[in-house]
Amino acid sequence: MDNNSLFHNFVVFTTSFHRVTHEFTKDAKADVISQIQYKILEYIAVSQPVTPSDVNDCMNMSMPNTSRELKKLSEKSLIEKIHDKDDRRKQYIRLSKEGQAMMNESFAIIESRFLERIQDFPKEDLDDIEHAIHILQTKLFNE
Amino acid sequence: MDNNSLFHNFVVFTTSFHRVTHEFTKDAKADVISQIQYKILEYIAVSQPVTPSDVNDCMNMSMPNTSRELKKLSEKSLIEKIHDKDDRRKQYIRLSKEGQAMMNESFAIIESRFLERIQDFPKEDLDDIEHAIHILQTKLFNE
DNA sequence: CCTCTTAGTTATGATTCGATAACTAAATAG
DNA sequence: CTATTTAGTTATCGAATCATAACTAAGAGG
Repeated sequence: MDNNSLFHNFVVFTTSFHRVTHEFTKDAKADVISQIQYKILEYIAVSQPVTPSDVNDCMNMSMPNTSRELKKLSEKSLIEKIHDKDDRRKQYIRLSKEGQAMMNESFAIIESRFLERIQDFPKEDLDDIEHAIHILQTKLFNE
Repeated sequence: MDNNSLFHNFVVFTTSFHRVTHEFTKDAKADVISQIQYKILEYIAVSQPVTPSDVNDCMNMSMPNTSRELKKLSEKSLIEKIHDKDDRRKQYIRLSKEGQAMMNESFAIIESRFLERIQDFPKEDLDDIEHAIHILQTKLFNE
């Protein structure tokens, strides 16, 4: 197989991946937040604590817009901002108790759909899948 | 490894996947279309011909909004609508020549970035990656 | 026929989001 | 001590998007 067909497979894979993860995450978001806000919370949940600049880079937004969205999340008491003691320009963001609870609910829905999908898989398929994820993670997606 | 840690790895994988594919697709979109319009064209490109209802389901939009976006794309001559002969309520959507050309350009940018990323990988890593994609595609993402 | 359902359209008002400019406050470098 | 850089905020405007209601037009069932 040459690199062009590898790319082609990657594109097909990408499409399937989006379709399936979309299936998993459909309606898992609480109604009180927007799609972007959910994405930000998801990122914070996985990577906390993060700085506004981190969110900014990762979400590919401009700082003013990041700041505004974080402010909205803060006003909804879903996140907490803590100023750095050493560099008082910086701040660290974490999920609040409510924010954590909300994301736990979302993750629980997603997890149950994921587990439902793999529930009848034989052990060796699960091992293959785990190994495949590990390979892509370390070889293609590492920094 | 139990299924819960498999799910956890899957979530981490999902995050990395989004980060990297975003890196690939960044600025690959032509300026004359919006982000959503690009997503719709991408979907049509991979799955054509599609119906407005297909787009609707896949993009998770409401029919009125789907209809409007498709109309915009049609006005920009990027897609073509063909009415079904048997059921004249239905219509099939394809990329027009211009639409196809535009998407080819985008895909070329994405492909070059993909190839750049894997260019120095040893052959056995590429084989591993290909195999991993194949495994996930057939075992986890099949219909 | 008449009714119901399906497929899609048009119109509209409310939000959300993105881009940009102008700003504060703190750290750092010369 | 001043100049510059870094981190983040506020304000504003236009464009994009969403949600809803009301609609047309065609097929399907009885």
